[in-house]
Amino acid sequence: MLKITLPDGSVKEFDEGTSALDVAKSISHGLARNVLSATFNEQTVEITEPLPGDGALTLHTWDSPEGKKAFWHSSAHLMAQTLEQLYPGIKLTIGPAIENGFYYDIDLNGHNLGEGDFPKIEKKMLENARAKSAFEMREVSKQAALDFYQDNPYKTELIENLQDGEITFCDHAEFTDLCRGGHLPHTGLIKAVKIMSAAGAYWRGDENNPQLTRLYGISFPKASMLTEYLELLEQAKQRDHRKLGKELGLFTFSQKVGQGLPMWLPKGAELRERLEQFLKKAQKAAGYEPVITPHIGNKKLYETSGHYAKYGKDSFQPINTPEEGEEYLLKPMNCPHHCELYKSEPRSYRDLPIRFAEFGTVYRYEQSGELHGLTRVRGFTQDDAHLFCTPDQLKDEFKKVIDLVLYIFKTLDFQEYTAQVSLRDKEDHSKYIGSDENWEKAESAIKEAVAEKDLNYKVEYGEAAFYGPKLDFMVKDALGRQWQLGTIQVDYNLPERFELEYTGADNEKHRPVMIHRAPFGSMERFVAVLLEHCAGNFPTWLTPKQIAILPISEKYMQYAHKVSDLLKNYDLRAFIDNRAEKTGRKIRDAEVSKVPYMLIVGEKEQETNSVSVRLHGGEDKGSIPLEEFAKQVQQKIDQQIAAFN
RNA sequence: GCCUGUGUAGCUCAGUUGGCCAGAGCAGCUGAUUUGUAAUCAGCUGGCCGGGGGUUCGAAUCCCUCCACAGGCUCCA
Repeated sequence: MLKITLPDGSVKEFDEGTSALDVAKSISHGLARNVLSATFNEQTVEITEPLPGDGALTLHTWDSPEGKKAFWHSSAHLMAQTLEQLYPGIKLTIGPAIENGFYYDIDLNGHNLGEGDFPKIEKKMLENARAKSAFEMREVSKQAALDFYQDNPYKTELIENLQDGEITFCDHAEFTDLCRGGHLPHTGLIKAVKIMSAAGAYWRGDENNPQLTRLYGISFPKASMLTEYLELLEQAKQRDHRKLGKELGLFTFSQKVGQGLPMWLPKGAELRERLEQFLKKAQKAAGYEPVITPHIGNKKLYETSGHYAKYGKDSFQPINTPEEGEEYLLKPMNCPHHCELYKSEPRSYRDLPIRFAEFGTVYRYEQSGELHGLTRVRGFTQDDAHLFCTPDQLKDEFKKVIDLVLYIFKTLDFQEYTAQVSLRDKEDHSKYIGSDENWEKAESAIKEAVAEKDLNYKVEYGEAAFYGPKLDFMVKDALGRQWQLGTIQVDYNLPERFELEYTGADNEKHRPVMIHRAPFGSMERFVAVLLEHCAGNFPTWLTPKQIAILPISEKYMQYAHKVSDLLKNYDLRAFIDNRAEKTGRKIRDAEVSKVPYMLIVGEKEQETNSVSVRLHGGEDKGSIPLEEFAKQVQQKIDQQIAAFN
């Protein structure tokens, strides 16, 4: 007999040879129909195979990530089977389940594959699915596996790295694949498939390796789920910052100016300025001092910082002067300039911490394939600051920066965020500069600060900047997509390289520690993320046009001006729609341009010195006395943007 | 940079077995309308069909090449 412990803690007995699927059947028919995969003693098992002994069993359905994983993993097999049928001679490599679906990397061996081929692949996949072929695992010897894949160098490479005894194949129908396991019982559960895109991907992610074709797909147990998923994608497209940015007249690009160089239109510039003012105010309260430094710097500056050695060849190339031997770089970062500011006079421990803040525009030559709207550009403005402090002050300063970042997220309504502590690669230290000792000090300062701030965070090794570890903040937008925004980085290396010093209480010279930080990250990326987060409906304090005044007809224009003047006195941003259009039209246009408040003014309002208020989205607030309305909006704004302290 | 795809008016898009002067809606302009909670009517303007080269009697349509954009890979100070 087998003793099986279920997640609710109950223990049930089963005959030897019982599978996870049998267990599901014993619980309910519904569960048996819906179970997709199983975890046994924390290991993924095939749900149709006998359980190996006593233990804890968890059954997974579509509602759990494990269930989806098995579903998509199995779908990858199905796609591979289909591709082999359609394109004989192709070489399969790897095909994992991913967050939304699955992919398979294939060496097409001369075949060509584009979007036009997707429907026929989808059709054939569904045909294969309907055969309800069972997925069956079997163990193979290393030699047998190598023999099977003698024409496939990719699979052989994978097998070479495995031990005899741990190599398994998975069969379904006539198709066989090297596989670790975790499948659906049979292909028939896959009811809807969609090939999403074809893309190039290097074998093992290394650009020196051959480029394979990566086919992305997604599949579902119900056709309606696919429709829903495609609708969700459509929604995401609607709030794409590139689309909204154009519609709202915030920014633009010009081929003539150059790739990846965003230009801010008046409304966008106004928005950005407002964000900057907001942060400047908070930074002032937090003891930062604004500084301004030039857009270019002598190449030697970046040789000192180490950036030139690391990024020089892949950057915008140096600017030459009429004088021989002088070379300047467009600044790719602000820190070397700020280090020189620090050095402009002798510093005492009494001066520290020093916090230099600058909205500094920097230029980086990103690879052309990497450019994307405002989130990935070649010229952008960082809300940068560099904090110089004593080693003793480090942790405290770090915590204060965390507070500032969280204040910004809260004000801008990013409720869900996660923090990522990025540390050095555990084994390979060659890509980093600086001593092991300094790295360890910096890493533990971050870990402690984060622990004391009680942040929800994860640790990633190998994600650190080359000069120091960092804490990155990721936010989720309204559609659940993750974006990296703010960053806080500890740096012992630049102070070393720039020979920064302060005189301590002991009258000796000491080296300060630096913190680089940018809560928004870059103004460009932040505006992009904010746009997508709020679907273009900015909070009232931030939006370029807060109030649309819509006179019913020309007769009320004078009153409309009176309303406008009064709102101006309250520091509210209103405009009059003075076109000879019907009210319905004016409302529609204000709705489309996402103005939060619409004031309809006609005879009634003029007589009672009031306004008829309609909110963006359609809510009718009825008539409100003019001054009262202004006060209400002002109050609302004050709530939205509470002060930092 | 590499792979795959896309590029027609300010915007969204029709138009490709190669064939009259390349179309629509919206926006813009002009005029009429003076309007009460998501589009008033009419007229007009606007395009080297991404750039260059080629095939052809003839190219938005076929071929080559460059550029930009999109998705992905690689990268991200």
